[in-house]
Amino acid sequence: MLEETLHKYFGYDTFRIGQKEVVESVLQGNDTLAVLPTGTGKSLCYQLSGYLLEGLVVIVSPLISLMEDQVSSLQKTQEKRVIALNSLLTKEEKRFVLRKLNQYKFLFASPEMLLQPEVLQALERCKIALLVIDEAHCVSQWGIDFRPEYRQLQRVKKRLKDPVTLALTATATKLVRNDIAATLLKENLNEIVYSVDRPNIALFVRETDDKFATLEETLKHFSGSGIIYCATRKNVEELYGLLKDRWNVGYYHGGLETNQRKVLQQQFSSGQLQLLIATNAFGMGINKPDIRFIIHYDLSDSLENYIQEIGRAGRDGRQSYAILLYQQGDEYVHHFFSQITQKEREGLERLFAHQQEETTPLQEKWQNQAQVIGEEAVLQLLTQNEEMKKQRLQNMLSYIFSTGCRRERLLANFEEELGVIPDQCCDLHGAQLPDPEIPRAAMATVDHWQEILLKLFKENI
DNA sequence: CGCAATTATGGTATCATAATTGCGGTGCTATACT
Repeated sequence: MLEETLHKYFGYDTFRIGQKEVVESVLQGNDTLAVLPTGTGKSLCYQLSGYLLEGLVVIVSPLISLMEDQVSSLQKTQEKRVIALNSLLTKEEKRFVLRKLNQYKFLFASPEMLLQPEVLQALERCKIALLVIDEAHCVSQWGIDFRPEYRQLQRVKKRLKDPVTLALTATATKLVRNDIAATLLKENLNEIVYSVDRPNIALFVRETDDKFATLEETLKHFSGSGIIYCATRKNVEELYGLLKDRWNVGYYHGGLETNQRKVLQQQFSSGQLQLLIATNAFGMGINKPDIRFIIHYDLSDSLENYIQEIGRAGRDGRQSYAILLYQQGDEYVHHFFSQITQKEREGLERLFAHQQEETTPLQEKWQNQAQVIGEEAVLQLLTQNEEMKKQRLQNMLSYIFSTGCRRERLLANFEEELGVIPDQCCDLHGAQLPDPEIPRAAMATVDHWQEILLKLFKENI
């Protein structure tokens, strides 16, 4: 039955892992939380469900670029009733879309957009088939101290008279799943959880007191595409300066212009750039199949983020590698980040106690939330969050210092046990990096991306 | 915490060193400006 619909709309004959289960759960009218491995076609779950339900499918998406990808992928299946409602639209376009909402089948929007009064009003007048939270770990990861609107989605859900809700993600710990459920899902939700393990990614940690030397040594082992993650923009640019003469490399972080980011992503995905040095700004929605290695020049702030970042390797199923370089003290930058939120929280406490007048933008958002759940509750949430962050960093460190199997430690973070130990499991299980490649021919004739950009800009002036 | 940039100090060197300060991740939206 479902297979027929699958064939009709998408041309496939069989479902991939988890898809059918999720669609069935949604069609039965259950709030559903699905943790499906990367690259298994999570979006098909809501697309297919949408076709079998009456009304509009509202998809909450964290990034404009992600919305654009999804819209164009739907358009490729000849679906025209699809729109991304975001700040790229003019006021007139936005008003038009809101007036004609009933003509659409799929609407993509950020939490910020959905919370706008005129958007809520328009949606209220509409039959909602399904509310989808894509990349649902953002509710927990970003919803507290970065994009609080993520938590206020519960207000959106209420205003829409509690439509069936589907939360989708590739990685979530038990704590995060519970948090998502408590924030946005009914009590009798259906949890569909598959393993987060990626057996074709071998895990390595290299402790060193000369990270750059270790990086160069590590890079010798690879000829395919790879990402190098750093914790700060400054480190990204410094490393770029050190590598740019000898590698075909670009860099990416949140300080770059949108256009630049698009060019870089495109160049990396198409293979024009072999290496990309980036902060955690890079990665969500990246579907390049043949990334062979992920090197962490700086550790991540949590195993949740770490597994997301290394999970971008080996989507084609071929052997790939995750190497983390650790130097004593690297974790302090993450302590610093948590201090920022701590100071923001302390400011908010003074504000509530009327000892302070001025507010930061973030504090304003928290104030809004306080009107919904109360001042006490907000402060409690923030304090809890600080504790959680500390614990997450500790878990990251315990992975680095683990003496048993790294995969086992990583999976334990997601309440999973290691079943079959892959051939190339981890450095503690005797895994080896591939043999060093024959030195590459000089890349002197290849322009660096900045030079290419510069030329483009000059041509346009 | 750690590093780099800026400012202060000493005592008279268009300078060397010390002390202080600033900065460090992830994105949405709206609005005014060229």
